[in-house]
Amino acid sequence: MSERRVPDKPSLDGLEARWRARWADEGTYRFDRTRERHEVFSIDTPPPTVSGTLHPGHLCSYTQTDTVARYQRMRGREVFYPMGWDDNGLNVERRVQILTGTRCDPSLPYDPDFRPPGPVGRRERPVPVSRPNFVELCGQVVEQLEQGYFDLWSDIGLSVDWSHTYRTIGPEATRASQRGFLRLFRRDLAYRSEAPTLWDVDFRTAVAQAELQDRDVPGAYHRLRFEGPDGAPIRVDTTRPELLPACVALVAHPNDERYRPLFGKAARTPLFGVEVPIVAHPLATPDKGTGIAMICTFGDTTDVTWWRELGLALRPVVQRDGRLRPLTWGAPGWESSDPAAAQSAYDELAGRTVRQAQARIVELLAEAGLMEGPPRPITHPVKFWENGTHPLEIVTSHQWMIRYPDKEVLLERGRQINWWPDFMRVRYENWVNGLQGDWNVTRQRFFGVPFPVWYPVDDDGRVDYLAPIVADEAALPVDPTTDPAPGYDDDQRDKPGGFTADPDVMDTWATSSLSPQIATGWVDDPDLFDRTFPMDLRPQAHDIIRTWLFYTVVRAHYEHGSVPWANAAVAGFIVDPDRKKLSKSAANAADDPAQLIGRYGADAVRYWAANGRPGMDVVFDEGQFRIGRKLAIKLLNASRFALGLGSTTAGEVTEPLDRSMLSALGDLVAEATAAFDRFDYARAIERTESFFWSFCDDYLELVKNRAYGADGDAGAASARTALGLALRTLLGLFAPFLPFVTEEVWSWWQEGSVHRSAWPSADALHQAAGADAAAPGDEPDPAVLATAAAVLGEVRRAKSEAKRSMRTDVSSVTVADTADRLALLERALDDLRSAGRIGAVELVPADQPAVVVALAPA
RNA sequence: GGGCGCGUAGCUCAGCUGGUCAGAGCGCUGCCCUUACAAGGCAGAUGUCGGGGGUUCGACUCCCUCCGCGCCCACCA
Repeated sequence: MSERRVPDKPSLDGLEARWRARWADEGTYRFDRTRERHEVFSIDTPPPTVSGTLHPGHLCSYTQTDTVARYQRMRGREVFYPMGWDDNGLNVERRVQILTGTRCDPSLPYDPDFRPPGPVGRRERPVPVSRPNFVELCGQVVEQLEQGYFDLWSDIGLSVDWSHTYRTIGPEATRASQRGFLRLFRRDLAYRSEAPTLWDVDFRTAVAQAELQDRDVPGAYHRLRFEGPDGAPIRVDTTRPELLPACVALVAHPNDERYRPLFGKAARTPLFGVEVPIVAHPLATPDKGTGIAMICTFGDTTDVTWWRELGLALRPVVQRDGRLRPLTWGAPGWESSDPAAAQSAYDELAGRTVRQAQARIVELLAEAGLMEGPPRPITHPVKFWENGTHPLEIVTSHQWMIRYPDKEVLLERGRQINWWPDFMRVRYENWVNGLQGDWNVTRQRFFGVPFPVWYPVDDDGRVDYLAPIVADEAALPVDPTTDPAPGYDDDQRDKPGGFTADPDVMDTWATSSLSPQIATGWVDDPDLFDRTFPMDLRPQAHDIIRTWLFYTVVRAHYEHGSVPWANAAVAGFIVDPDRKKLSKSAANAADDPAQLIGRYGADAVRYWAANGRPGMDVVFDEGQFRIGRKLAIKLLNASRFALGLGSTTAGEVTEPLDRSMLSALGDLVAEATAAFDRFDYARAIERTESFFWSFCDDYLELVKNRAYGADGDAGAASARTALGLALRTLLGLFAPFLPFVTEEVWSWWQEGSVHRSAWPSADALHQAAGADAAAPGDEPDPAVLATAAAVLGEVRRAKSEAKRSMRTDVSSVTVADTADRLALLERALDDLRSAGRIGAVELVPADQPAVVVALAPA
């Protein structure tokens, strides 16, 4: 309570390091796991993808969540605020390839002495290494990357409990993922499927519907001439002539008069002489191309639909590396009217990539006179994997699938969650309504959670992929490539009569969809789980509603028959001033988060983040950092001043001006509290900031002389108590946003941490303002301060317009206003006169308000 | 093509369930060494609230429609 602890020259410098260390030492944010579920507020923190580059977008969304965490903590909830690292999956694998200059080749044996060559450029060839070596490298790289995040999160002041961290590739996550998988498998909710699958030929892996992305790319229509049933040509436009050998039918709309006579008959493909049926299907669009399309296995997802619904033949030609496979024409399924000609044409294509094959087949068709006119260039949307560089192909393969619940069930779960802002729910519902097929959770990769599954090998060495052997739940985690299948010895691996491991890993979402279960100890810490699950809050960005959010809802529904959390707070993107999403590639040195914090201070950066409205995009604006820094400095100076006046929180507030200020402050607390309860941190800081500046400009000016004792002890005591209560309240209101500077000021005169102090109470402030005991007509009224401030503003304006110093004496002020407002002003008249250096104030009842200021002669 | 969001001072944005809502900050201009703060403080100017209809005594705020921007989704012939 001693003023001696208030520094003469308060500064923001070094606050981050000092308080970061103190909070760690004192365990300020440690989760007390003895608390019951209803006392806990648990947060399903987004585990950042450690492969990504740090950029200011990270600071923004995590800070927004942190303000909510800090608010809940001050409200008395025990906040469970863990942090995960998403180090599982293809992004990390790719990053590791680049950083270490290696490539996984599972056929190689483990080399304990392997040293990676280091970063490689685009054109250099990475060194092939064994799967265990590669996974080891992934672990090392991930650890370095995580350190960077830890430092950044600490610098920006996230109130995370660092004793609760997890990795999506770690043993807990692996156990949870494998257990979740086994339980779904036993309920027949996870199943093995052989089906057409979206396939990335670069990464040679399947991808799920949710990770598709349309991109506009150049292409061309090629008009091919098929031979119709009567010998007349049928012209078919296609952008993928290289798939002609995979053609299994021609299709037109059932109502298309041009083609109606042909339905049920057959056509013959050019070049390959394959007889294909002419079929009708409503998905065919009469005004696209010539109105009749060739169906190939498979050129796009529509082909898959047609193929399935029309029961067509299967003639796949694209293999998993994106090249056309070798074929023997004339063999069953590949009958041709001229097998030799088909073979010689096809031999020109086999082994080539689809791109190369397209160029060649166009030449062949042109030479044979089977193409009409030159290719007509167009730009069209093509499906890509969102991380991929080549268009997706569709191949038939074995995959693990998870069934979705009924759409109605999923929609109902969506309604059980509070969405902030509410319209984000629509995105979820749109996605649910557009779901197609089940969830493919299989990735043909190396660095990920393996399926706890093996397959029997029969005596002839054939693998029975439809009779999986699953692990015992008690044995998890398992790696089927190193652990033998239950009931087998490891020397039976890959032998006739033995077993073989499932070679694939789970989709990264199959793990992160269990983030609530992983973070709360579902498998490893049932006691913690009971105290924290279902969680209270999932904060995340809107672009992954269809993935992370949606999948998490699915998993919690299956595992626990509940929603995973009560609230979903969906954030926008960080965009640069041109409205483009702030991307890693566009980042420059000025955007380096650590440098930004160094330059402006963590509180300033947090100020910028907290001003981003929930769900709205946030513009990256260094101007906002400056304002935030200014606010933090103002808080230091105003606090020092208020404490220098003798602020205290014990005493009675009697003066009308002081009661008015406390009453307004009580209203502010009520408003900020309500805003935070709607997860609207932005409104809370906006209102608080606005109050604070007028508190400094007006109230402090009006009250300072009285606080010094100019008006006697009683007036001074009232002022000092009001100042103390206000300062403590404002520190509390700002604490979630500016944790460093508020903690610094708190430490000058209060015990403990502001971040463990009680959130300000509106009722207590109104009570201190004397709302309860007030005589009629003497109720505390915010308008007293407002009116006095308005007149003080007029006085300042008069001085400013006269180009005089603010210290200039004022001979007299005449205030004309309504009787009501004059009565308000009268209650603060002494303070007003003192602050404005006013000799006499005359109050004149009038209909038209006016203030006349007579300055003393210069 | 469908859905959602957004269009308010030069810039970034507040304006909740219609009646001091035409605002804040930045920027701009002017003034002031004022003993909390000169990398400050005080004050000032600026807008047909995207366009057009409609409901109403009254609309930035509700309805319709159009325009522009962004994001998500959609069957790539």
